[in-house]
Amino acid sequence: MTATNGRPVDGAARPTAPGAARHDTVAAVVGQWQAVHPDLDTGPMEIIGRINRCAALLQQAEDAPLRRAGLSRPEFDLLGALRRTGHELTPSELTRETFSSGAAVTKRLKLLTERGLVERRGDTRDRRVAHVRLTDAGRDLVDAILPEQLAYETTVLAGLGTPGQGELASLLGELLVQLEGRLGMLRV
Amino acid sequence: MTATNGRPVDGAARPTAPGAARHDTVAAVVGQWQAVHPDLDTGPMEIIGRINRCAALLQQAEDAPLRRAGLSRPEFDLLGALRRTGHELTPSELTRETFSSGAAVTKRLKLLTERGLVERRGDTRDRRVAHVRLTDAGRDLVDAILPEQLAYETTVLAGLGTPGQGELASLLGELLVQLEGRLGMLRV
DNA sequence: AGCAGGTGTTTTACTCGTGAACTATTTTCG
DNA sequence: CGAAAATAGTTCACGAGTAAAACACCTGCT
Repeated sequence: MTATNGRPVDGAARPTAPGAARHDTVAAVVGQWQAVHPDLDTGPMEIIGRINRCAALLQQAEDAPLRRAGLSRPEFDLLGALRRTGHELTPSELTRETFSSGAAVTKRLKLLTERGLVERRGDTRDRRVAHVRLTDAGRDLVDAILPEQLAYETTVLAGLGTPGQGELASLLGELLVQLEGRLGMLRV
Repeated sequence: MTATNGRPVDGAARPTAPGAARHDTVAAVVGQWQAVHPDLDTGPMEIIGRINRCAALLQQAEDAPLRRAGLSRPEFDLLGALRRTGHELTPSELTRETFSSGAAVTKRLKLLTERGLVERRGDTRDRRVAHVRLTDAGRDLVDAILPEQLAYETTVLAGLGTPGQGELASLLGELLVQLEGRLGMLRV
């Protein structure tokens, strides 16, 4: 999380937007920063701080259905990648699909293999590469968890209303295109 | 990112368009899910998946200015909490401010104290509690890093345009209010 | 052929965060 | 008063992720 994280202790947090009647924790934090550094443009915090905070809260909440199945989120992401692509993937493809390091994928595969959720076979031509696929049990598990997760997510987002959800998805999509396009290039 | 990622972002609830102009990675993932499970409503993925992915990318990018100063993000969050509140905080207040565990705060305080960025003193009345404050060096460090971070964030968000940024901040604020309000109560 | 260099995957050594004890103090109240 | 419960903070053992080195294999060049 960014510096925009955290709950104000007692500060006189002034909402940044005039219409912001009830403020979330980020608004309060931004208010504190503004009081200390009135010269700084804290605009970006309102977006980035909120994204980080939402991600943290969602992660915690979303973990619940997964934990019932004894899976961590990264494990589920790995299984999900195999399920949604519909075919075998190599470990390196899995690192790309799940945005995690090779070492992490190796470890996860080891555990998931022991649990009988995935299987591996070696490539016949290139003996360096492995191919990983879901077992029937793995596939069933993913198919059982996914609807639960979506249902929960739906209830969490319900408060936004359908049009708000569409707008939000669209704006986040734009931002993501920017981030994915530029971020690699930008030497900060 | 979640395994559940979205629909095309057009705001319309329709399955992934083959010719969709610019995809972010989330749109692609959601498209794959829809192909496998056409019956599921993948709408929530488009929001939650993107939030998670944006958070991951931003975190990586934002770490850069911090690392130059030899700080991790959680360390900076701790210092930032002290800076923006403007007064001393106890370790337990810091756990609340930074949303991290007590053990983590203890460790961070130890390191930051050794580096001369924070100081502690015991409470005179209740000898269980400690009070932590920034040293001058700590204050200067925060004040030096914060503008860099905001500047970088501004450039990252520039692609959205000012009105888009306002909308996004506002929608995320609404979502955050929902999450912070309900999530604690919801036993998933 | 043979070897330099590239690629796919695993191993190693390490960092960091967490939950669950544990210590030390204060509060509650019979 | 004094024992039990509550609270603040730290310590411990562990799990999980990472970067970098190691390993195994392949490819291209001469």
